[in-house]
Amino acid sequence: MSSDDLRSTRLEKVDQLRQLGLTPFAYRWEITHQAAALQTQYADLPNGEEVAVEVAIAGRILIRRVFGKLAFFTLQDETGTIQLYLDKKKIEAEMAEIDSAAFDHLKQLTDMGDFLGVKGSIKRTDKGELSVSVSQYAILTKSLLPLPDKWHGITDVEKRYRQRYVDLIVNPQVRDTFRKRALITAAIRRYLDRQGFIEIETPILQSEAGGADARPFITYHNTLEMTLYLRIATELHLKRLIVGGFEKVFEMGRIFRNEGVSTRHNPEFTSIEVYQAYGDYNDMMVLTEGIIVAAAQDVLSTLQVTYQGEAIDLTPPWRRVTMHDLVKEHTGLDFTQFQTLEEARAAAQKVGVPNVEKCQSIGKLLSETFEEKVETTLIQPTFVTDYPIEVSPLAKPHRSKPGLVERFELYIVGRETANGYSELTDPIDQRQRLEAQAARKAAGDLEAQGVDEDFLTALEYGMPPTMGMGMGIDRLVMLLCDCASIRDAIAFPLLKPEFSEE
RNA sequence: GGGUCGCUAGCUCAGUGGUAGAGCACUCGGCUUUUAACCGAUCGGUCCUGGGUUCGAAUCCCAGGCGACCCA
Repeated sequence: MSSDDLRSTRLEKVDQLRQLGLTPFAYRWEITHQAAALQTQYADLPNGEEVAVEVAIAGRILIRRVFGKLAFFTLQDETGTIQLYLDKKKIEAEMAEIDSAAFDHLKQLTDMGDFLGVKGSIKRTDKGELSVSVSQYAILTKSLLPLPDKWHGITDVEKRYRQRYVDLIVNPQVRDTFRKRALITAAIRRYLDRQGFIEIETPILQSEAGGADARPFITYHNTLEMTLYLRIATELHLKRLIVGGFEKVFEMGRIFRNEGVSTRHNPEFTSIEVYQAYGDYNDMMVLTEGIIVAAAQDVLSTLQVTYQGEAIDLTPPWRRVTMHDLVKEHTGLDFTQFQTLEEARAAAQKVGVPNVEKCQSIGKLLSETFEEKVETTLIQPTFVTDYPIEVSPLAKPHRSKPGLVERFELYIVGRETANGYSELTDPIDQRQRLEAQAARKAAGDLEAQGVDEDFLTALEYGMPPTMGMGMGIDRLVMLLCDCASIRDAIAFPLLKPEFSEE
């Protein structure tokens, strides 16, 4: 039968329900229990035994097994599933005043996908399935569209992402991922709250995007007649709050970057940025460990994680190693020895780094070599430290290593998961670095941003020594929920419309 | 941006040039202990879109759309 036919069959049932004086779209159902709790509570009930309690539950019909005068439905609520034991005799006796043909109507007018409210006792069937032995039921919502195949479910990833609601109905592990995601963000907020941090929301609409190297989304305010950008980072505003006297602030929220999509990139994603006065990047590495450990413990109750078959040990402290040492370890190249850019280029090219001529500084070459040769090998959590100043315009110069900044990036399973530094607090140095970025922008670099004058003004009022860190929440969720693609960690990932206009 | 693969019934899939198929779902009939219930019968198609080759295209060719994976 075609999809339209299936739908009209169900619409006819809606009419029939109305003619019977029943509502196909009910208002409420008093619930006393949920499926998972009942399964736990009566785990030891022997086969064939019934308990004379009255429970009321509600949920969606996932599977119907209907016999002549007996039926078994599998009902799913938020917590799980439980079987309904539907006995014609019992139901017709209990519902005589409401609907004398209640059992026949159950058979004829309910479908997979409908929401049902039931009252009844608890019984484990002879075959061992815990069930609600139903005395009364009501159709709470008539579903008009058929659910996917009860055995295969929905597997087409495109359909799963486009119709996530169907995916959630039939694939329990998907619901589990988003439940865990909520636990992760709650655990992080709780951890920071206990440390005395406060969360402050900063603007998403900005007249000047900043705080990262990325192309922003552009939008427009009609009555102000101005172009606005969606934020690409929360950094510059959170630092203004440190200037203003807050000592521990963070924001977890959506960031927008106008870039391609991949298994690791969605144009909108969730980041957390954390800033604390009077600490440096060494302190921030400890805090970063604490945040991730808190999330892992809360959601998994262990620090031993398996990601795509790979065993990851999140037990701190994590390895800390400089970018120079890592590059030396993996390529034999000691970038501290290079005197000229040409020398460094030749050496990098020799070990197989592509596009060396595009790198305009030794520092850039170092980070390019790192990305090319080292990054994907960092499976266990590793803090890579002491980055070249050229690629870190907002970080404080290293207190003892010229040309470097006090910065770390955290790598897990070969992916950048967090990025932190001793924040640059010298407004004069900061202006020079932002102006260098602005020059790149003027030269046509679409990912470079202009100078945020107000941010510099704030710095001139004085920002205390500060440590800062940003982390991709989606990537953390991927790690802790074993998602192969970022789209499995985002409920509604960005997709093109199925049919393009033309 | 490049490469590879995919798109056929509501869902899961088969069909590689000759009448578009199966299972599940749906509809009808039977059935009081099922677990993808079972048995019988029916119903169900923009084969992603457009063009081309051919007597004939789901199938071959070209272009496009959407998606997945890999690479940049």
